[in-house]
Amino acid sequence: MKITKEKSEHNRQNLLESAARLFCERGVDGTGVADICKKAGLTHGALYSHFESKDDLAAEALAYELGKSLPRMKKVVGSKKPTLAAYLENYLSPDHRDNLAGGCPIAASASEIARHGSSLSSSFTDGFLQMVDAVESVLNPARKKENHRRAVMIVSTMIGAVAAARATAKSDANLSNEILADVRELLNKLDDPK
Amino acid sequence: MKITKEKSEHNRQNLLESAARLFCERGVDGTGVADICKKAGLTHGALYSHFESKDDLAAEALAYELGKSLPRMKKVVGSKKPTLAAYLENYLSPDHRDNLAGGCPIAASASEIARHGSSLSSSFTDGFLQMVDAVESVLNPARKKENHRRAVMIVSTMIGAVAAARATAKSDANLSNEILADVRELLNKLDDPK
DNA sequence: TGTACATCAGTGAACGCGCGTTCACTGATGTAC
DNA sequence: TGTACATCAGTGAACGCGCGTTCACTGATGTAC
Repeated sequence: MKITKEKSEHNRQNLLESAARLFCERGVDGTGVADICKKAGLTHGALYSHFESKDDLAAEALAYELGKSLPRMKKVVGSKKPTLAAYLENYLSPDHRDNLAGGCPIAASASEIARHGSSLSSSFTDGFLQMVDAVESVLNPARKKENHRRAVMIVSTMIGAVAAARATAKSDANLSNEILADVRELLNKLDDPK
Repeated sequence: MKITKEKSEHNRQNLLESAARLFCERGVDGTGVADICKKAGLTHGALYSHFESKDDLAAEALAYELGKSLPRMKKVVGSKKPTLAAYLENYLSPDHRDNLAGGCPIAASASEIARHGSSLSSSFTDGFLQMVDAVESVLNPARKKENHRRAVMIVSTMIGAVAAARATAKSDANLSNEILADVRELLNKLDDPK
C-alpha cells in the first residue's frame, strides 16, 4: 500500500540508521538484510524500493552515519573552544571502545572497507578527512605549517588505538585499557612539547 | 583413505596457511570453508578432522600466521641491528598496503577481531605484544623508562595508518600515499627529537 | 468540493545459491603377532 | 619377515538454514478533472 512521502522518507532514515548500527556492530558481511529490515520495522522487499542492493545501502549508511558522528562528538566535547585533549578523552575512552554500534564508524570499519568497493572507500575518505580537519583546527597554531600532517598522524593513531583496544579487550582487559591511556597521554604531549 | 602422519601434518599446515591468507584478504565472514579447502587441495570434510569449527580454525590460523609474520618482517628488514626507520619503511609502504594476503595479519584484521570470540582476541593480543616488543627494542635507549608506552603508541599508529591507507586507496590514491608518508616521517622524528 | 483513477511504498511468498557441518564409507597406513 | 587387522585422514553426498534478490500484488495517497 502506498504511504505518505513523509512516512516513506522516515522509513528510509530508519533503514539507514539500523543498517549503520548493525554494520558497525557486526560488520557488513556479518549483517543480513533481514536483520536490518526487522530492526527498522519493515519487510525486506521495502529495502529494495529505497536502495539498489546491500552494497549500495552499505555505502549510503556509512556516509549517513559519518554525517552524524563528528557533530555528535563535538556535542559531547561540548566546550565552545574544543581542544585536542577533549577530543582524545572522548575518543580514546573505555566508553567509546565498548560502544561499537554507537561509536565512530571510521574506527569500527577501518580494516573492512579495504575489502569492499570504491563507494564504501569514498565514504570512508570523506569521514577521515572530516576528522583530520577537526583535529587540525585544535592543534597548537605555533606550528601551523606542519599541522595538517600531524593531524593525519593523530587521526591514524586514534583509529588504530581504538581498534587495538577493542581487539584485545576480550582476552586482556588491562592491556586494552593501557593502550587507550598510553596513546591518549602521548598524543597530548605531542601537541604541547616540553 | 588413511595417509602418512607426515602428509597429514603437511595438509594441516596447508589448511592453516590457506585460511590465514584468505581471512586476511577477504575477512573471516567473507571466506567460506569451501574456498579454504579448495586452496589447500582438500575436501571440506577433511577440515573437520583437523579443526572443530570454522571459528576454531580462524583462531589457529591467526596465531599461525602471526608466528610467521614478525620473523618475515625482520628478515626483510635484514640488517643485523634493526632500526625503527627500517621497520617503518617496510610496514608503512605501498607494497605492504597493497598486499592484504601476505601482509601483517594484525593490520588486516584489526577492526574485525572485536566482533569474534575471545580465542581470536587472544591470538591478536599475542601478536600485538610481539610487535610492541620488537619496536621497543629499537627505540632510543636514552628514554628507556618511557619506551614501552611509546612502543604501544607507535604500534597502534602503524596499524591505524595501514588500515586507513587501505581503506582510502580505492577512492583517493594520493591521500592513501600521503597517510603512509606522513606517518612514517613523524614517527621517525618522534624517536629522534630535535 | 467531489469523484475517478494512476501512482508507488510496502507486503510476503518464492527463487536459486552457498553456507557450515555431519556422517557413512574408503582404503592406505602402521601395528600386533 | 609375512600376515591379519585395527586405525583414522580424507572423500563426497546430504543436511537444514539463511542469504540477497525478485516480483505479482495491495491499497492508501495524491492528483486530474
